[in-house]
Amino acid sequence: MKPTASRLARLGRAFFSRPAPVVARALLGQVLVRQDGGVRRTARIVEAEAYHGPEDRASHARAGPTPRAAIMWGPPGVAYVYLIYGTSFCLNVVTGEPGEPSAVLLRAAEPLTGCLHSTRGPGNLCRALGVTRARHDGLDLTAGDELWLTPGAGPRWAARRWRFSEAGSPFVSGPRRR
DNA sequence: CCAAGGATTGGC
DNA sequence: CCAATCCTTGGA
Repeated sequence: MKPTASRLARLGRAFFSRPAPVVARALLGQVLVRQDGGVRRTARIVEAEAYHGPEDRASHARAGPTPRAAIMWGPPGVAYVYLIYGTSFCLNVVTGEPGEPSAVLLRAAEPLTGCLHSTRGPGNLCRALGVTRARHDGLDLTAGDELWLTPGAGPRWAARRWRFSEAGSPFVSGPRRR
């Protein structure tokens, strides 16, 4: 086998089977890879937010395993993609043990290669990498050749509640700074 | 069936 | 500040 990038290590089941806040922080600096036909689009995660358990009032899991959110109760490492406000997709990775509803929302990234758009904000990140609900919801990110995560350089991080971000990154979402 | 509202974004 | 735009949910 040729040592192409697609053969490099990718984050596996064990990485995602931890509590969502732990995974959210650990995802900072990791590289999201979207193989789009012959084109590879990559971005380094600088902001991620945990949605942890049925008691998390901000989580889609708060209403129980509805048709849309039931995937959060499933195995870790699976993508949960949904449309918000009719305009933007949000990409999450399911975390924790099966039966525990939790996931991490990828909120912002540093564009590396092939990005089509700004990667600042969850909807923009999906647009930049060509991530859609129709194509990616339910995909196992620990297998397959379309969407996965590879190890990257860990950053200094900052936290606000269950939202983690790279300290000082200009790609983090929220009110624009300079 | 229908009404309400959302893990956002960008324009005014 | 606020509308876009459509899917999901919950109640009649």
